[in-house]
Amino acid sequence: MKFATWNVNSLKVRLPQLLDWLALHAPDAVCLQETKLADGVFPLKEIEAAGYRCAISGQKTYNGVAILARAPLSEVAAGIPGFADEQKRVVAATLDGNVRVVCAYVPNGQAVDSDKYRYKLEWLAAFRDWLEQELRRSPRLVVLGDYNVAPADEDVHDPAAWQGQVLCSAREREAFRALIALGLKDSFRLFTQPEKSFTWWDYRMHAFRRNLGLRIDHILLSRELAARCKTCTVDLEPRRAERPSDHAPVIAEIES
DNA sequence: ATGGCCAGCATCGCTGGA
Repeated sequence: MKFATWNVNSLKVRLPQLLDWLALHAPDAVCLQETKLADGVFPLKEIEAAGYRCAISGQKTYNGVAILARAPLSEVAAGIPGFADEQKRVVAATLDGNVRVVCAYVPNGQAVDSDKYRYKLEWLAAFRDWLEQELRRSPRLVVLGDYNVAPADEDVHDPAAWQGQVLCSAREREAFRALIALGLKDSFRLFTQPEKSFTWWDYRMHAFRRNLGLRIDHILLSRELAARCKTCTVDLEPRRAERPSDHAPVIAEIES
């Protein structure tokens, strides 16, 4: 089974690239973030025509998440239970009655000590508590998304420049480690990887060409799935396209 | 020289992203 996550930064703009990418890679499931579309205008027909069912939780202009899967999706749920949030950042579904899939778009946080940063930390705490329950219910759990956290200095092109900044601050990394402490594995780090592997590059400064990036998009696996994970890679090709998203997809393959 | 980009809004300048 092939699972992927991709922050598309507007599904309206990126739909043609997504359809090409689905045809090329044929993932069993892909989680999208920043669709920026209300559910009523989600391109359901086009995606279904490509062979995918959808679980969506969207809003106009901001945020918005979706799970696309070849197999039937059941027990679809949006948001973090008990955490009141206008922002559409989470959708979960059970794939083929077998694997629980959580798609998340973690808040950016804007700047350390801002209101948005405090919201990010509260959000991550609620997310952790909910995932603890999900794990108890579903030992086969995969949590994919844009975490907006670079877990370690090796995930940052210039750790000195980013030291203490949003996406790299100690409290954000601590919140990420709290997810790992639930028994989730960062699938990318199960394997030897090229140095300077990133998933996001600023649109400015020719950052992609110079590989000035961060690794902030992750696929976390429960122990049971991690034991069967065969590969995890970043697909750089879509970032090279005309009018790319600023994020690249991450793909994990798990023995079924 | 501390900027440079991009998407959406209901636009011609702002917010938000990361």
